Amino acid sequence: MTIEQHFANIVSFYYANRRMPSYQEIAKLAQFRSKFAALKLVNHLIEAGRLQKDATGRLLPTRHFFEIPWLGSVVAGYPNPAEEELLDPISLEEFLVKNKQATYMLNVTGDSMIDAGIMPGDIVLVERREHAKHGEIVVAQVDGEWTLKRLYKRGRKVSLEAANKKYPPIVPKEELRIAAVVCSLIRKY
Amino acid sequence: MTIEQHFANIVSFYYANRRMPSYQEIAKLAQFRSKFAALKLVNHLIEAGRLQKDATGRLLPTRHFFEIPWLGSVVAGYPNPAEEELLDPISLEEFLVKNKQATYMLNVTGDSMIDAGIMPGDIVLVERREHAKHGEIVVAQVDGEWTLKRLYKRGRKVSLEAANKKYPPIVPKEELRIAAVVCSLIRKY
DNA sequence: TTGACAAGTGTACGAACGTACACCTACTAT
DNA sequence: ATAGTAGGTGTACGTTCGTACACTTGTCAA
Repeated sequence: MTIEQHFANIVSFYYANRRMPSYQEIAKLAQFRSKFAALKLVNHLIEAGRLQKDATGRLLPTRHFFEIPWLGSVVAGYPNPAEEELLDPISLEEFLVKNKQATYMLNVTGDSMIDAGIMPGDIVLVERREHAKHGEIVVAQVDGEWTLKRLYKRGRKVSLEAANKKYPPIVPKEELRIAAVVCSLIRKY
Repeated sequence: MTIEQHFANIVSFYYANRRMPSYQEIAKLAQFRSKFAALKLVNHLIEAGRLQKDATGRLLPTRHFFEIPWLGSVVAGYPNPAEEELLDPISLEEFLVKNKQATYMLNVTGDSMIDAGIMPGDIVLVERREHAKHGEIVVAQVDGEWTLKRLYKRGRKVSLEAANKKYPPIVPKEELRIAAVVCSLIRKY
């Protein structure tokens, strides 16, 4: 078995068991009869930056465990995954969620933001925040009603603009309460 | 300290250390002087379904560790996060990636799919696959060039259609090689 | 006031952990 | 042929793990 396969087995174990294997378990995965052989294997993987240990000697997963290969752009040509990746691979969770405590998912219904590429059925990740900048897409309550719109702020003038010609801009009469700011969009096919 | 805070501390530990704490460490987090108090706390959390143990007695993270609260839909009104969540919370990774081995990220450039809500700068998660169904969005090589288009299949007729009136459908003269199928879309603001 | 009960303390114990060392193969280069 | 070396085996050791039990403390209802 190659070292690649050993590493793949460790990653698989982590996904199946939601924890890192012990040296005993690594030995089993690699079909060694001795823990020490597993320890040497692990040390090689650590030197290669593919595994990590914490201060107490426990094994930790590295970014290689979570990341999805990032291949570059489509029109630039579809690169061969066997080649070196063009961009750093990345963990989805880390990539999309900055402030976990304040982040929520929200279904989008309605076509009011369709020209901004937000379609009915999409999911937005929003961060709870009461203040937003000009141009950000916000979840807001205007005169008692909740909507998803782009915030326009020009001096004292504040309005919420849909990205769809069918809907006119909303200028709040009484109150404009911003509940959250859209920080990313997800769509499943 | 409430049990909520204890649980939050354990989740924080998991995020900071990429592993579950030992009972000793839980005792420290909860400011107990005895491991046994931590064990009792953990048992309560296990009964509540917030923690798990595997066959070897090790603690495991549950779905509560990964999930992002899902609040429902925007136009239906913005629900109060303090209330019960409307939909099951979910882990992004689990939600978006089915087949981890074959999944890659790809940057989108160009506006050829803009009417399908795929804008330049977006990222698509694609699954490597050579066969696609009618209507799926595919990464394909037609006559030597890579593109992102919607696949049209009607009997023997096969073509690639852009979602933008500026671009005419592409009917492959020689070969149509499908490299991957788009399974989800991500956009960061 | 008293009794019941939940919650935290301190100590103990076997099992499993990470680590170390001597030994034993194969293979490689000289 | 032979010496060196990388990789696997078996055993050993101190530490930490999860678990258990008896004890103390604080709280609340009767």
